[in-house]
Amino acid sequence: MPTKTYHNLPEKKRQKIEEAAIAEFAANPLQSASINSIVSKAGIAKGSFYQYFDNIEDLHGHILTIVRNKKLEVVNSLPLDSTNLDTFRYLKRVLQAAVEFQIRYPDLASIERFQRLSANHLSSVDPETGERMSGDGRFHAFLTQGILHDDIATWVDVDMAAFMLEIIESGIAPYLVERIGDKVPATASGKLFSVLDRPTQDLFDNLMDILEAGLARDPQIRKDFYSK
Amino acid sequence: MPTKTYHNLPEKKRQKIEEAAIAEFAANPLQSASINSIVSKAGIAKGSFYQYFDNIEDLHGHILTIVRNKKLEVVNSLPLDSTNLDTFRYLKRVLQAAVEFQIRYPDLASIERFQRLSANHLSSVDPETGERMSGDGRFHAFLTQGILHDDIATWVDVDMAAFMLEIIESGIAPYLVERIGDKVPATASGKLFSVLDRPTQDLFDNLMDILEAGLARDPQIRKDFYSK
DNA sequence: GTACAATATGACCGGTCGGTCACACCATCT
DNA sequence: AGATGGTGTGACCGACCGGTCATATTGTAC
Repeated sequence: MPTKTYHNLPEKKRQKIEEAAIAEFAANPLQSASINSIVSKAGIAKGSFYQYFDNIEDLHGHILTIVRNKKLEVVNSLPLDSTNLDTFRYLKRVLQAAVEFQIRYPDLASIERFQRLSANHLSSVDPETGERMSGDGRFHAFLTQGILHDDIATWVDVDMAAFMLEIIESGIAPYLVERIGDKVPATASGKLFSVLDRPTQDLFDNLMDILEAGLARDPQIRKDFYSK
Repeated sequence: MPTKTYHNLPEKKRQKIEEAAIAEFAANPLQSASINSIVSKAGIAKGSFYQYFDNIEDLHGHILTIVRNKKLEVVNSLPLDSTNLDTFRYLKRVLQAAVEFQIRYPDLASIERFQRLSANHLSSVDPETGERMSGDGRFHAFLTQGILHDDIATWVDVDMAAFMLEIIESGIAPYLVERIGDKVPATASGKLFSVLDRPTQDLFDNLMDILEAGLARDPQIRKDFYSK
């Protein structure tokens, strides 16, 4: 954890340090990130660094909380078309957030990806329930709920499917953004969700259809297509 | 490329060097791998290293070809139950190979994963056909063929689905192996494909079912389950 | 044996690394 | 004015890095 001294710093200075750290951690995994590079980018003395942080892991942990908060912010900034989302609309929302995050904060997304790679505890067993839990458990809960609501096929292995969704979530965002190309929406730093153009939306829907067809108890996809 | 001197080395010595390099590259991405560590592990002098390789990238490239060859070897060692595999049996074979590779050569699998992460050209446009191509194009060809054979739904975006299969292939193997736990089959270094036990096979089939349901034009999965 | 080329070696070089520390600076007190 | 304590600083340390090179060792031909 950063020291009290760090939290007392004027906002401007703190931001400059965090910007430098984010740039460094986005370009290099923690293992090969350099303190010297960060302090020179941030315009502070090396000694100051050690007044703010124990070491580079300490700073990295601090940056990770920023990443998580920003991601949460993006998720919550998405428009809610209904207070009670059905299962697959909720999944779409989560994946949309991943794409949006990749567009708005590519550096933070890169840091997140490095972190996911180095964290090699792929899944763990919950000490309370004795249940397997992949990653942060979001998708696990999503699938369990989906089965209860008769939206997800009962034969689906929840933990494996959750793991699959997780790696799709983290892997597909950079791909979609690359395919969108330089047609990044001009919303800039606006608070609103980026308005993706038609072809991008179609591509995204295509992914959703594959996932829904694969997981749903009663997928609507092919019916729609074959009746057309 | 390694020098002629390196290829003239006695097999024993070359193997020891490659073992040391594989251990280093499996534990560290190329960026933070250390020549000093490798030479001391291999028991050779630093000067000798530079008689064999231009630099660490040279050695890393050499190890990568070993990785590719070993993987190919694993793919070809899988039993062929029919000379003409249908679409989804072929996909299963590819994913089985990834699991088998992870079990037999975990270090090589780790090197492969590092490489995939650092290669950030997610997809490229084929200069000849003008077509998008993800990764090595295996899955791209697989899906195209599948559509021609009426096995894959026509509305599936081939390139995106190929990319999805690729990240699933590279991500799911460590997960499945971890879930298998320490029940690694005792086939040791035998040439035969590891005989996975029933629960593992079931888990694997579950994944295949999700993928088939998601991609197939006329998925059989739910019919089977609902008729039971 | 001698001569010559190929190969093996590790001390050494300039740099960068993470981390330390004596000292300078400065606001707030008496 | 002087004293105190929080904050900023960069020269400096030992360790390690990739890479070089003069020298030693070995293999081969005569």
